[in-house]
Amino acid sequence: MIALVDVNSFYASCEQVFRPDLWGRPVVVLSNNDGCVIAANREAKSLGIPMWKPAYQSMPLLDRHGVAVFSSNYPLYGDMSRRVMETLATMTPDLEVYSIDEAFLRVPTSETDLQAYAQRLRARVHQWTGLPVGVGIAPSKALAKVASRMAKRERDRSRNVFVIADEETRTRVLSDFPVEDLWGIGRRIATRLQARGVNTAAQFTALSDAWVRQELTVNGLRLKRELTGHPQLSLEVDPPPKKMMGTAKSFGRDLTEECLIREALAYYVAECAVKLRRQKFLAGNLTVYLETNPFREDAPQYVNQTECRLSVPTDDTLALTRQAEAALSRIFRPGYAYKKVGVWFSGLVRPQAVQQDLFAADPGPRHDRIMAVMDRVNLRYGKGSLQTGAAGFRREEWKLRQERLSPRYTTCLEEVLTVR
DNA sequence: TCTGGGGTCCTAGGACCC
DNA sequence: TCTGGGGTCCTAGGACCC
Repeated sequence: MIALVDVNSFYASCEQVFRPDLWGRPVVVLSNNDGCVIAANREAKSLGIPMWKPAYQSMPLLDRHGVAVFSSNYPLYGDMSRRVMETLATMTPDLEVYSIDEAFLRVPTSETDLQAYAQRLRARVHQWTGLPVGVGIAPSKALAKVASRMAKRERDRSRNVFVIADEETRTRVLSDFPVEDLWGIGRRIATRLQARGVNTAAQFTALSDAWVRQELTVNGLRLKRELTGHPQLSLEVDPPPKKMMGTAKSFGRDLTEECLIREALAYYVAECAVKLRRQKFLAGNLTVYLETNPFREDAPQYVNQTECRLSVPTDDTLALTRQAEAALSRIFRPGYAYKKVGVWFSGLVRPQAVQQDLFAADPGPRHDRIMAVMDRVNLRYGKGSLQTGAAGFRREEWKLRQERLSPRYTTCLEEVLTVR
């Protein structure tokens, strides 16, 4: 049996852990740039605050009900996530970390009382991290996802557990489960299914294999089999190596000046190159992406991206910045108000596997030691303490808005909670 | 004024191989 | 007039996930 454990309203719950004054009160968390409401705890949801809607539209409602509003604090959420996963690892032989707030795990065969096991999971995570989790248990991953949805419906907060272990439960649950809530069924496919009169998971599993394969590709077929209790997806205990990584962020305001966009890009390249070095990859390709604000109907729109192949894979911020700047000048067009720039590294390889370029006359100097020093300084004195000149000194002009940021309680010594 | 960021997988179609 | 069969690799675009 597979269990899916997920943290209830993860971001909002992280904010509450260190703020007892907010326990039982409505809390929401905003997306980057304080743009949209992206997480709300149960108290906030019951006020009818919409997710993924611009925050400014909900502000009157938030103010009226005294909702606590936070900017996203990813260092905090990332660290809390790690604690949850480490706790779960103590209770299962096989753990797949599926997302920042979810994990699939194999229920040990010695566990005969699944309800009791799930309750022990919840209790341990809560005791060790302060976070509330829900647990869904079923024979396949897709059914565990369904079960975890059912767990959320439990009125009694102290339960939040649902087990699909027998055929009767499986068919009963699926007959009442909205097809658009299935794992792998997004908005587009849901619309197509509903147009054919398929509204529940049970109706979906009754479709013919041929039709599902034709219309929804192999993914649809896999989902169908998973839902009928035939596991198709194994637990990914050792995650396959990453294929790409990137950094792309909206600016605090729309930018028309190429020089500022160039600085932001250099800053993102440096951030992403840190990720590259930390995870011990070299990048073989680099893509730069540029776009205007798609929500501005009064302004002309422009979106473009360009990829370049590096002659030799690298993790050198200086080399990557140079390539990224060249790529940007290929796609930058004056006269637009830009909202976002981003960089993606792909063709990731391990340093041992690098093939040298036979024809490159001069691969350029190696900056391994400079990079190591930069990383050490920034770790010790904070991100951005030491940066390249390309990243500029006008960050105020384009940096994210984060007006309601909570302290980094668990990852920054200056911001650790003080108890008297 | 204000609308997220970081990923993966699949398919179709073109270029190219023998 | 008539124009194969079996493949690989790459890219762009679409769909999905949290």
